[in-house]
Amino acid sequence: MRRKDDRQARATIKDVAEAAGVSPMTVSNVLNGRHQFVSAVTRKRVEREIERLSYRRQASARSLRVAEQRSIGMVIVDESSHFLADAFTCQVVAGLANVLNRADYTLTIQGMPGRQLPASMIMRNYEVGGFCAMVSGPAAERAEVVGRLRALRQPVVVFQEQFEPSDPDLCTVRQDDWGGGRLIGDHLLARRVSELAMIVPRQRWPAIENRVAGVRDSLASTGGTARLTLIESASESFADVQSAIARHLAANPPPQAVIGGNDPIATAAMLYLMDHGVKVPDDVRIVGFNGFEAHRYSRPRLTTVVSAAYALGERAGEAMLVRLKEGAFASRDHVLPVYFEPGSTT
Amino acid sequence: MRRKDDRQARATIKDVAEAAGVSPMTVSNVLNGRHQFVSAVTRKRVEREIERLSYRRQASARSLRVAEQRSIGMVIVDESSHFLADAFTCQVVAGLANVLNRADYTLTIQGMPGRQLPASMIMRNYEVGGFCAMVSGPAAERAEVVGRLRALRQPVVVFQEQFEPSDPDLCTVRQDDWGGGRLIGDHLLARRVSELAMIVPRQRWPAIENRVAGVRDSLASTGGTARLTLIESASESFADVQSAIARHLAANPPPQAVIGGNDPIATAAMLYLMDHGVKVPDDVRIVGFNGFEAHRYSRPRLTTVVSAAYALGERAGEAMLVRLKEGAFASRDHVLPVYFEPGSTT
DNA sequence: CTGTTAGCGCGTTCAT
DNA sequence: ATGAACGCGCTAACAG
Repeated sequence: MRRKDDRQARATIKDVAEAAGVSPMTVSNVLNGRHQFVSAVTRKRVEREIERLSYRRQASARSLRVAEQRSIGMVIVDESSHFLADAFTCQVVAGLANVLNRADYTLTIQGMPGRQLPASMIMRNYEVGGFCAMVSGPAAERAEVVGRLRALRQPVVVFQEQFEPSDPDLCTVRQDDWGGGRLIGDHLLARRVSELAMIVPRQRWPAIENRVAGVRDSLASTGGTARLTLIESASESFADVQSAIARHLAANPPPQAVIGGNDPIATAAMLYLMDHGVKVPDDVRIVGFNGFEAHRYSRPRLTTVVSAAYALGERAGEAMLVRLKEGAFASRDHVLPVYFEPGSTT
Repeated sequence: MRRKDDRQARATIKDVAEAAGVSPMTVSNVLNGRHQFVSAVTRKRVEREIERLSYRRQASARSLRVAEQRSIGMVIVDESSHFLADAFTCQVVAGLANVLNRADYTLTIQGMPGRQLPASMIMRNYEVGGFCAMVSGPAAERAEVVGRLRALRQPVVVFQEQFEPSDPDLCTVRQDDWGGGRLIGDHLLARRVSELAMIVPRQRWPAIENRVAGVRDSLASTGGTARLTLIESASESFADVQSAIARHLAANPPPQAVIGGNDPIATAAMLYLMDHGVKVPDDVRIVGFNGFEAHRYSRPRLTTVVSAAYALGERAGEAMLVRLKEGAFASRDHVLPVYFEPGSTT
């Protein structure tokens, strides 16, 4: 049995205590910074032994004793196994992980299709203190995932969603997509654009809906001579977006501006147009959404709205830490600003 | 104290046992699939109570009892707080997480600058069964990080590195960068290119070195009329790459082909050339390395070598699981193939 | 097939 | 300022 060997190799509090000639309790006090209860000399002695024996605290034993899980679960629901393919999600995870780690919490990450959630270890076992979730898919499925997590009676923070604020232990963190839409509308109106088209995936996200609403409200607020047409794409994939815009152009006159529901959509549309002899931005102006470092590397450089994805992750982590410490979320809906970034496509 | 409430809400094995009128041990047997020891009827009864009471096993208690950590730590050492900004790393993490989750292991992720490693919870606490690491920075610092992890006397899998195989509990997983270099060399030679330049970051990675060596070997194997010049860039950033190539072109005749140490480098170089009236691929051919979905979105489409990053993560997970089960790594160095993907820049 | 006993490593409580 | 006893939830070993 391997455990025997491990025990030899791995020192426990008791081992440290014996080596330092004190009781285990004293070691525990040193470890937990209760300096009031330990004289400076014994403390030094204990610390030296901790160092010498390479003592590391066994997290599971402590967790069991104090009945507290010092880890947060990040659930990414995605049909694709490459659940971290999206740059937005990656930024969120990084921000979340950093905030949690700073508070001596750990981030346990798990990606899966929605139907696998009930079978996942993270749900079947009680091993994290709360959940953060980034969920894709149709609205009904997304709601079901959130419901399942909440059924665990643990705090849940969901990204890029909006709910009726009936559940006190459910918190949402999202960016100001509506405001981003307004910024885009205002920018295009200032350039005298009156015929706009926006390409959106058939399967609408709340974020996309808000972006559309923002553009609409911008146009409406200026008297309403400008018009926005929605172009539905079967999915966000390169091919689907290209065929969607091809279909649209076959039946309609070209718009003066095309807004992508996000950057990849905008880029796919732009490439289609350019490949068909349309000049950008002279003939058609293009705007994206959710930009990252990536557009530095494309020509022409896409005008876009930059997401504070990393900050979203940070905010979620802070909200969760407050919930865990205070017993309740301080705020149950967080909305972070976005920034307009002009490129050379408008 | 909150624990009291939690206890009411969260059922333990004992609660389930009492509700089902059996002993805790029987419940444990049901939970662990020891069906031989439990009759079908009591099993059904127990399962019903588990369901009814929404019982979830307390991972820390089990972990303590069986002296086994069912989690693997993924350490990403990066100076930037956006440690998941790199698409390659994200793919690796996704593959790793999926393999581990399938085996009922959890992935604990933590990104940090190298100097923070010793202070991190994941190191100070004993809470994961092993480590996977993706480390950036100068060679000496990378080696130090790996050394620190290994000093914990736990199994370590490192990505994209190569070591002398002296340590039996250290395993490397990397892609065939040398082979990728060869593919690039062969491709360019077939197009009669004889003056090549390769842009590499000053701070060399083993992966980059191998790519260079592969190109060199390809050129050498054909008689050696073709020449490869290295261009050193201060970093991989857009700006540094652009100034590196500008400096080079000021003092040398333009090469017939430029190979980027990776895709962003190649793209930055390509954009510089195109912005200065150079035709790609007519005047200069361009090749990248480590391509992902992203190049679908750039024009002209970059010729590149596609990395099996997701597969690297999977392989690392499999290696770690074998190590944990069998007590030793089956193989201590894994090399995965790469694929040549022709674009329109060659 | 099922129950009993004991103890994993840690921290709290109470005693000294 | 330090120590002893106890128990967190779970399962290995053994008894029945």
